[in-house]
This record gives sequence, structure tokens and C-alpha cells, in this order.
Amino acid sequence: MTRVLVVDDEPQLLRALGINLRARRYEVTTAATGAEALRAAAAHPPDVVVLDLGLPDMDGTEVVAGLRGWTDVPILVLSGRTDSADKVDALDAGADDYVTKPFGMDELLARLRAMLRRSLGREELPSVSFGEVSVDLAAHKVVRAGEEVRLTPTEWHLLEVLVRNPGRLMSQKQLLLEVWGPGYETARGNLRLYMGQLRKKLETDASRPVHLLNEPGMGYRFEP
Amino acid sequence: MTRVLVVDDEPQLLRALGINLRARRYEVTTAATGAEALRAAAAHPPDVVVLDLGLPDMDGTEVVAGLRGWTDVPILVLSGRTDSADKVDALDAGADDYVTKPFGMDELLARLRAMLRRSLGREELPSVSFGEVSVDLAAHKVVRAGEEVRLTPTEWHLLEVLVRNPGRLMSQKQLLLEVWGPGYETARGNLRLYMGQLRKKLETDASRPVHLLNEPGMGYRFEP
DNA sequence: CGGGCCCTGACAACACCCTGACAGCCGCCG
DNA sequence: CGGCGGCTGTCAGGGTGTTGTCAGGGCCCG
Repeated sequence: MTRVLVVDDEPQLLRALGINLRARRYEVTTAATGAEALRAAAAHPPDVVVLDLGLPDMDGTEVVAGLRGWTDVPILVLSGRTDSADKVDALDAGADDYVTKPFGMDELLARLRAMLRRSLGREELPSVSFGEVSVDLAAHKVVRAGEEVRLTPTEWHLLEVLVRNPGRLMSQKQLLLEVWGPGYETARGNLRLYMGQLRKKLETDASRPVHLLNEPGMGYRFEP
Repeated sequence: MTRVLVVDDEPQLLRALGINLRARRYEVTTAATGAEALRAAAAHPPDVVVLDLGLPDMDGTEVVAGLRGWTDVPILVLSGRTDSADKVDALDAGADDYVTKPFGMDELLARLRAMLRRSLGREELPSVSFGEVSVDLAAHKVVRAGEEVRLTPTEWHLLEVLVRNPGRLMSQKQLLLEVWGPGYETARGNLRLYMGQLRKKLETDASRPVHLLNEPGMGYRFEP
């Protein structure tokens, strides 16, 4: 879930933002001062920060600078001041967007979506690790104990389906349908063969698998 | 130099923006219609787009969608409409920022800087090296063991796509689509041919490639 | 006309996929 | 207790598709 840190000293606004964000299924944490905001961000790195410039303890641009010192998290600045110079200062300090109060909640949410699209949109690493093996779904790469493992297309496809459903039991029919397509639901021998290949290439002891498990009569399960 | 594409149908505004941007050492190209903007962006990919929503030939969000179909270039939208719904539509269509007219030039420039900080920061790779070869993406130049290597346009295009995705497996369809465009998805023989040319020109032993690798049945991978 | 450049077709070598067969394991039943 | 059938893991062989490479022809441009 996407985590938003909202920094504002007005309880009203804080509450309104919290309600709206939570209703959109964001995870919201709040801070009322700059110092608190920096602590909260460090303790629990957010995916995006909404920051009111008018804080009681420190200047808004200082907060921006304090965050920028160690993180690239997108920062959306709220301010009551329409002065152009303030906007320029905040943006040049490292903020990503600047919205003046009063603002429409739907516009704010749209701007948040636009920012998140940029930072998360570059897809967070769909990389799964188990034992001495790590699977990078984006790069189509499998590394075991530092060395790259070569997989054939079918092996990869099967592994991908299993890894995308960690801990879940996948019936043979499901796996055959997903990897081989309709018409191969009966080729159970095939599945055994490729599961064996994967075990040989990925398990430390192929004869005693730990991650690629079989449930007799039911199907197979990937356990991270 | 940073390249800005400014799309607006008001000659005045176009001139004002052009003067201010060029004074800040941006490289500016302009377009007065949506169709022209799409052509210009395709011919000469910009680093950032400033787009007026009020164009004579097409709706602004269509232009955004047309760009988003193939590029992640940051888009800053200008509009005379302060209506909140318009902002939401444009941002959700894929725009990154929305500024209402009239606007302060310094604010616009600060917003441009903020957008460029994000996208260029992420872009990196002006030059990539592997083995005895170095590829300068900006200058369109390839040097091998100190000597310049001559590449044909298609060879270069293919190499560029591979180098921009280091370590990642690129499917044949992806490569064909990116290099030859839609309609050539089936011309797999072509891809083999040009991959061979690149290997012959860049690999030390073309028959035993180390950096331009094939994964049978899946695609090709560039390994630095 | 000559020179690049791009595309097509052909072929050998290779990698991959499927099939069939067999042994081990387990639970069931005679 | 022993035989039996179902399920699983493993191995080897033949068929099929893919890849690398070469040669040849069309196109554009100087």
C-alpha cells in the first residue's frame, strides 16, 4: 500500500486530508511540526510527502532540505502564500509540486497520482529471493549464489507462475493451463519433467526440495 | 543541452516562452498544433514538453495520450481554465504538472527545473562502456579499442535500445517494435541479421558473444 | 553506374520440447 | 504379509523450432 506522510499544523486540514487519503486506500501518517516530520520520515520512509510550508517550528524549505539530504521521495508543498518567490524557493529547494490554499481535494489527489506515477511507475523491483536464489522478474534473470542460471522459456514460464503465487498451492491443471495453454491439461508428465529441471537448477538438494514442493494428488507449491 | 518542446497556438506566448527559455540556455523547439507537436516530438525527442491545452486541432488530453503512448517525457500543461475537473483530467491522462494562466515566468521555470531534476536524475547513461567498447548515446558514437566504429542507422537504433536496458532481457517483439516499428513484429529474420552485424562489429569473438547475448526462444540481452 | 543500406530466402547447427519407459514410494485390498 | 495400482521423480531418444550465417536482389543517393 502507498504510504503518505502529511505534515501540517492545522488539525482540521490534517483530518480532512487523512479522511480523503484513507478513503483512497493510502496509508497515512501525520506530523504537526517540521522536527516531527523528519523523525517520522526517517522512522518509516513514505512514498510521498505532503508538506505545509507554514509550520510553527521551522521554515518549510528547511524541512524540504532536511528530507532531500537523504531521500528522493516526492514532496508536494502546500502553502497559503501565492507569492511567486515562495514557490520558486520551495521548488528549487527540492520540492516537486506546489499547491496554494485553498485547493480542491480532487486536484490535490490528481497531483499526488501524477507524482506517484513517476516515482513508483518506474516499477519497484519485482525481485523475489529465497535461499541462495534471487529471481528478477523484470530482467528475466535468475541468480543462484552469485552465478546466473540459464532457464529455457518453459522453465522460466513455470517458475514465473509459481513465484507470482508464493505460498499458494497451484493445481496441476492451473499450471498446465497457464504455462502450456489450453489443450495440454492432460500432459501431466510434462509438468513433472520441468518441475524436476527447476529443482535441479534452483534447489540446493534437488532430491529433497525445500522451495518447490509437491502436494501429492493436488499440485505444486512455491514456498519462499 | 536540455531540449524543451513548447506547444502553443498563441504566437505572443510562444515568443515570450522562447525568449525566456533560450536565455536560460535551453534548446527550444515549438509547435502550434497538436499534430505538429506529436510529429516534432517523434522526430526530435525533447527532455520536457510544455503544452497548452487550448489547441485548435485537437483536445489537449489527446496530445498527452499521444505522447504517453511511446514516451515518458515530463509534460507540463498550461491552461486558461482553472476548473478543477480539467486539471484532474489532464493529470490523470499522464501530465506531470498543471499551471493556470496567467502565470509567473519564474514559477514556470522553477516547475520546469523541478521536473527535469526528477527525469534527468533518473536518466543517467550518457555513455556506457563494456569490454573494449564505449557507446556515447548523446553523440551517437561508438569507439572500440580507441577506434571509431561505423554503424548503420538500424544497427545504431538496435544497439541503443539494448544499451538503454542493460541486463534486461528484451523480447524479440519488443525489439522489433522499438526498432522497426509496428507491422514488423514477424520479421524475426531481420533481427538475427542485425544482431549478427552488431556482434561482428563490437564483440571480440563474434562467434562467442559476451555482451550481446541470446536467450533461445525469448529474446536478447545486453550484459555490460 | 557504383556504393551503401535494407530486406528476403536458404541451410546447417543447435537448443528445446515432447513422448515413452522405468524405478521408488505410498496406501489399499485381498 | 504380499501384491497391486496410482502418483511421482528421473532418464534417454526423436521430432520440432530457433539461431547464426551466407548469398542475392531491390532501393535510394551521390
